[in-house]
Amino acid sequence: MDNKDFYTVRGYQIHKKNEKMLTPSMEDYMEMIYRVCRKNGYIRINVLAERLNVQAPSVSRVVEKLKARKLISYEKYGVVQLTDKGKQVGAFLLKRHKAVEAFLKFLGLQETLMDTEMIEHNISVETLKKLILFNRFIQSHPEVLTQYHEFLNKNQDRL
Amino acid sequence: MDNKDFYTVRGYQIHKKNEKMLTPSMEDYMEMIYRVCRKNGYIRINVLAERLNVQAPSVSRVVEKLKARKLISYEKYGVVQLTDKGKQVGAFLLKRHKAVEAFLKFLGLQETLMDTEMIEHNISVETLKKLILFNRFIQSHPEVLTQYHEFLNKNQDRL
DNA sequence: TACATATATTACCCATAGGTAACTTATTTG
DNA sequence: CAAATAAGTTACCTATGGGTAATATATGTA
Repeated sequence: MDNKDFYTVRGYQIHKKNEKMLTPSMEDYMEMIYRVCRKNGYIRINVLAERLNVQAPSVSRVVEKLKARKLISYEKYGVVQLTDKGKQVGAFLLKRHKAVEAFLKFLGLQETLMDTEMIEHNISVETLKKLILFNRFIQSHPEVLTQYHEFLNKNQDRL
Repeated sequence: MDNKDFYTVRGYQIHKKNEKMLTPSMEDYMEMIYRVCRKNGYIRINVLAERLNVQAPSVSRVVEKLKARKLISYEKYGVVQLTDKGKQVGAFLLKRHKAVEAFLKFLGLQETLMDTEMIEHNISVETLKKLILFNRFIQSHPEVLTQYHEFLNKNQDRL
């Protein structure tokens, strides 16, 4: 085992800094902005705060950061709208969310949101690709789904 | 969609605070302490720093926290040893690590360490149980493994 | 149109998690 | 045994990410 490869969470995050423009927290805000803007075209600070269960000052600060990264357009006291770049990033985040969620549903989780939201920030692009492929595999091999669920039923309490 | 369920990463972490004694960072330190103590019975601050690629002051502080939680025994300038409770926690963390890693290997990832280390802190106990069961399912159904890898080979570049 | 209310921003705070520099203690070496 | 070296601790720093309180701005209402 190559000891040099181990880091703390923060160490790994720093390692990936070059490929990641956004922190997990910013991703959460971006994903929610995308979800709402797809429908309404814009979102306000108080609505974003409500949706993510944070206070308005927290949103205000993050919105400034996302603006600095050219993912949204925003003026003080105004509404938040996505730039083209922001739409791409948001679409990616939602796609990733759905891939993780689909997998957790396959696994047999009743409640998937919290785990999805926690896991999604922590998978590499490589892992995401494989997860998407795996989801497709399960869709095109429903007998595997059946076998796994039968296995689950037989082994639920053997842990 | 029930909007009240969305939080930021920090929000979810606060939600799980009652069931989680350790932060992701502390888990990293505990897992490494466990890995080394299984072999040597003890570890020193400088070795732990080296293994996790952090500086000694960072280790010194975390070690005090883990001692406060009765997971290790430690006196200043001395060696770190696991308590019985610490051994249980360490064993759990390593088991969890291996379950996540086995799954990522199944998925087809060449390099699994970074993703494993990032994902492991973010899955619930429920998800871990299902992952362990899934790993067992794959072990007892090698034909599923084969089918999936054939699927991978055919679809690798269709993403 | 003035006042009330809602929304948003700013200043300051705390917690976590890393760093460096300076210092203390333990160990090694000549 | 004294000096050198290594290991470890402490003080102070930065960054991120949330909060509250106070303040500013926008909107609604009578």
